[in-house]
Formats: sequence, structure tokens, C-alpha cells
Amino acid sequence: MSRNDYLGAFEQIVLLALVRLRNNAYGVTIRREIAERAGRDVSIGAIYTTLERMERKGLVTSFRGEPTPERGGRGKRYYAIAAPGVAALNRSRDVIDRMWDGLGAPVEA
Amino acid sequence: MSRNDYLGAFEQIVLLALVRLRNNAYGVTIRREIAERAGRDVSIGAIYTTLERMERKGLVTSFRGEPTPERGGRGKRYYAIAAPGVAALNRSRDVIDRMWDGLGAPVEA
DNA sequence: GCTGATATCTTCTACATTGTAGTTTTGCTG
DNA sequence: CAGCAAAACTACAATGTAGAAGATATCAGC
Repeated sequence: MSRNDYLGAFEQIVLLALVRLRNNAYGVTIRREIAERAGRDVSIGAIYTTLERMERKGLVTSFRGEPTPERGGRGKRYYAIAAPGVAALNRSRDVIDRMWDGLGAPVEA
Repeated sequence: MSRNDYLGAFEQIVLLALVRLRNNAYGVTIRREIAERAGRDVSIGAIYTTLERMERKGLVTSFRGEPTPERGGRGKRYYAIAAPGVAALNRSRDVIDRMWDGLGAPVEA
């Protein structure tokens, strides 16, 4: 089975959000990034679940940050993409690129 | 819920195979196209199941072809992408493009 | 011209993985 | 302690995937 080889559509999006956010990727910012970039309003729960699964697979890592001196706030959990995650991301991109190759995007037929 | 709005990763691949194969898309050729293009060896059952679900959602249409005078051969079932499928495909591409925008592909971090 | 061997395809069934929302819990700080 | 910010938990729906079973042809050989 494709254990780790291929990413789901949403996994790709979340992973890309991590890359974009660099060292400021945690639940809330990830969600915002996806909303702004992809125009896709996803629940926070969806994000954490996906992140957790990817961590179990070794695609991302996480560490707990110090609580900031803002009003409320539990310590944030920061996420970062790991090497296997980068590889999987590139692979996925590659596959879809090859499938699109030659067809004008947007396609019309 | 995203009913019809967003495609799964595999759905995209299958849909793109349909576009490529034009009027010669049926189980076996679709499978071959995916193997050659995407380098991904997927079972024939996986393809039919996905196709059937997408048909139920109105993303593809199908019709049964005349049996050809080749050796064996049950009548083929040809598939074609429908307008909503085209739209969904373009939408998916758009989202992933926006997420990748600015990051060099392949990404390195 | 039957009949079985065999090729090409599709259907059916079952289960694993992903996608997604909503609710609850945990820790702050004023 | 009231209230905010963020994370963890729970549950279920949709997708991904394989493999076995069923259909329907053609071809040999008798």
C-alpha cells in the first residue's frame, strides 16, 4: 500500500502551508494561510488531525513553543515539514505535473 | 461538506487520464496511461471504483461500446469527463498552484 | 457447429486511509 | 474567576485501493 509514498490532496495543502509559514506555523496560522491562499475555509480540527497523522508518518515534526504574553493563550505547538515530507511533496507535484503536461491549464474539453 | 467541490488526489489523476485519452478511455487504457505518465501502478479495481463514484457525482459520463473483433473481449465501457469534472479539475489545479506560488518547485527547506 | 480453453473487460465486496467538523480541555492573564 | 487563545479528542463521511468473481467474446480442434 502507499504508505507514505503519496499524499492526499489536503495533506499537500497543509504541507505547503508549513513551508510558507516557515517558523511560524501552528494551528491558527496554518488555518489562516489556507483560507487566504487557497480560499478554502477549513475547520481547525481538520488541520490538527491531519498534522498529527503526518507526524506519525514522519512527514512533519512539532515542538511546543513558550506561551506568549498575549491575553489568553496556551503554549503553541509549532510544526515544521521534515525531509520525508519535502520529498513526498515534490513527488506529488511531479506526478500531477506529468499528468497535466501538454494540456493547457485550464483545460477545456 | 465539500460535496463535489474538491477532488481527491487520485480523482485528479484519473480525470486527467480521461482528458488525455479523449475518446479511447476505458479501464485498461486509463490504467496504462496512469502507469506510464505518473509511474504509478494502480489496480484496475481502484480505477473502476473511483470512476463509478465520480459518475454518481456527475463528474464523468460513460457509455458502453460495441465489442471489437479482437481476441477476447467484453464490450468496453468508455468514460469521458463531464463539464463539472472539467471545472473541478481546474479549480483543484488553481488551488495547488496558489499554494506553490513563489516557492521553487522542487522545494528544499 | 459444439465445447472448452483463454483473453479482455467489468462488477462486486471489503477494508484502510484521508478528510472534516464540532466539542471539550488546557493554560494563560487581566 | 471570567474570558481568551489554542490544542486535543471524538466521531463519522468520503476517498483510496486491492483482489476475487462474473461476463462475454474468439479460437482450436474434433
